[in-house]
Order: sequence, then C-alpha cells, then structure tokens
Amino acid sequence: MQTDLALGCIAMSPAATQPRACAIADTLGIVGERWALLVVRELFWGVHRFSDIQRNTGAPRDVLSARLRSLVEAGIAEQRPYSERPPRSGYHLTRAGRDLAPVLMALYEWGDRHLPSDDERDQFPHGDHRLEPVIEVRCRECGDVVWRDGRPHRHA
Amino acid sequence: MQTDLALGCIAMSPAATQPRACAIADTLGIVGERWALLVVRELFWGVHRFSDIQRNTGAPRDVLSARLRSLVEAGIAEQRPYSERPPRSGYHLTRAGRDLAPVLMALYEWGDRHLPSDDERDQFPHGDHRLEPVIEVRCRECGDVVWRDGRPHRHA
DNA sequence: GTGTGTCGGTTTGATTTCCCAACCGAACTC
DNA sequence: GAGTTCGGTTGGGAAATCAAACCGACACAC
Repeated sequence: MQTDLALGCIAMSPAATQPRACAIADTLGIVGERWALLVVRELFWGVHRFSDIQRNTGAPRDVLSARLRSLVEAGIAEQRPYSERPPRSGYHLTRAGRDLAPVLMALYEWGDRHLPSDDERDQFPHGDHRLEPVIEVRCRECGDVVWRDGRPHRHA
Repeated sequence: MQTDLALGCIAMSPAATQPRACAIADTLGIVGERWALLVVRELFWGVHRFSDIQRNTGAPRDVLSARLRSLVEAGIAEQRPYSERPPRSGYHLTRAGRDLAPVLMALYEWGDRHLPSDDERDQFPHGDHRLEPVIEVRCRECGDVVWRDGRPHRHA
C-alpha cells in the first residue's frame, strides 16, 4: 500500500465492511468532542477552576460541565478540593492527562506554522523565551527517526 | 503561574474577558470537527477514494462530503483525478496536511498507551515491524528537551 | 438497448448535540 | 439581610449529525 509518508497501514482486511479499529479513533472517542482538548489545555496551563476554564475556553457552562465529567470518568482529570469553607474543588490532570502533552504540542506547532494570526496568541513559555516546539517521532523498536522538524524521514 | 509541566502560559491578561487566542484552538477550529482527523488518517494511510474513506471511518456520507470540502478549503487536502472515463477524482494530502503527522502520531501513541483494546487495531507499519512511536519535543530556540518518552523534562 | 452495478456524491427527515440565558444553593462579604 | 462569588443545573431554540433513500454519469453483461 502506497502512502504519502513511507508509512502505511498494516493488515486492513481486503473486504472490510467495518470502520477500522484504530488507536487514533479510540483516542478521539475520548478527547475528540468539542472543547475537550481546550479544557485539557487549560489544565496544562495551570487553570483549575470551573469559571476560569469557562472564560478561557469560551465553552458554554453546561457543555463544560459535561466535558469535565467525562474527562474525570476517562481518568484524564480528577477533582481536588482547594477550599473547605466554602467547599470548592478544582480540576487537575492525572498522569494520563499529562500524557496528552504531545497532542497539544503537535496541534500548537501546526497552528503556529500554518495558521498565522494577526493578534498575539497565548504561548507556551520556556525560560525567558517562548517555546517553539520541534517534534521528533522515532520508532521504539529500531530507533529510526520517522518524523523530524516538519519532514518525514524514511528508514533504510 | 504554576503548571503541571514546567510549562505555563505567557501573558494572559489579568482580567481576560475573552476566550484565549491560541494556536491550539485555531488548529482545532480547522481539524477539530468530528471525523476530520480520521479522514486525514485515511489519506495518510493511502486511501484516497470517497467510498473507501467512508467505509474505513464510518462517517455518514453527507458529513464526509462536507468534511472533505472544508479540508480542501483549508488547504489540507486536494482533489486529484485518477480516471478520465468515468471522470473520478480522489483526495490527497497537501504539504500542510502531511504536517499533521505529529498530531496523528501523538493521538495514536496516547491511545496505544492508555486505551488497551482486545481486538487487533490497525497500526503504522515500519519495515518488518509495527511502529511504536516515541515522541520527543524540543525547544527550537534553546534546544532543551521539553518532553521525551512519556515524561516532561524540565529545563535548567 | 436493457438490466445491474459502481462511484461520488445530494436530499430528506429524525435525532442528537450545542448553545445561551436564566436559575439555584451554599457560603462569604458588607 | 442584600449583594456577590462559585460551581454548577435547567429550560428551550438552533445547529450539527445521522441513516436511508435518491441521483446522474458511466461501465459491463447480455
């Protein structure tokens, strides 16, 4: 099977009648709904309170409520109290949620490269400068670099 | 601002009343709708025909039609004829579309790590084995590794 | 030239989701 | 006790999604 990337798909049954079983689809089933990844972005950026997340994302409050619930249910976020009186709790990423960092970085890098914007956008800081992420993908098995700096890399 | 990652957000105006301007949000505005990234996945995997994409993703035909249109409009995909008689054309990724590879890899890697599945899933092949992507994020400015192998890396 | 089938869609009508605005209870502030 | 903040929930209308049917252009068999 020819692909655009020196990458392809293993073993699609020839006469498939079902949609693919695929980790990408499964992941999007969890974080693919509208607002979900923006909520994760806020948690990454240290925003934990319902109202702040609502303001920074622009999500309607009821939708935000539902998204937070499903993120907690999926083990991506968890609720932690930050005040006893009045009883208040904020949302925090779990390990699984933090593991979404590369997804956010990849989305960020693509937008930064392909969607130039007039007005100043919020950015990942890094020390005294902004973070301009460079993403590299390797194969754990053989160590080959599959993608580097906006280009596919082919293996021998 | 404290974050979960030694990363944070630069310069959120203190009394923000608008949602953030952010490259992540802008990117999701283009490829964040349902089915869009699964369509890109198919194009990556060398599937170019409407009916095949429909079958492999499971998207309703009318939605697929709309998504393909907006992907073309966004410069992510383009239509190329593959037959004169009957006049047929398939969809292919542009350079901007291929640049979504890290997004797909990141989603794939997260699902692979956090959503174990009983039934066999379609995978990226790599030579004679499957590709198990290892994603590394560095800062172009200073070269520091920000993320490697499922862990955040802090700069000095 | 008359079925039958393929391909790349569009149309139709029902269902689901999204969105906005209003409301609510508990607590705290004046 | 009046007003405010916080973390939501509850309507009701608008928009997106969905499944199934339909369509036109062509191919192929007979």
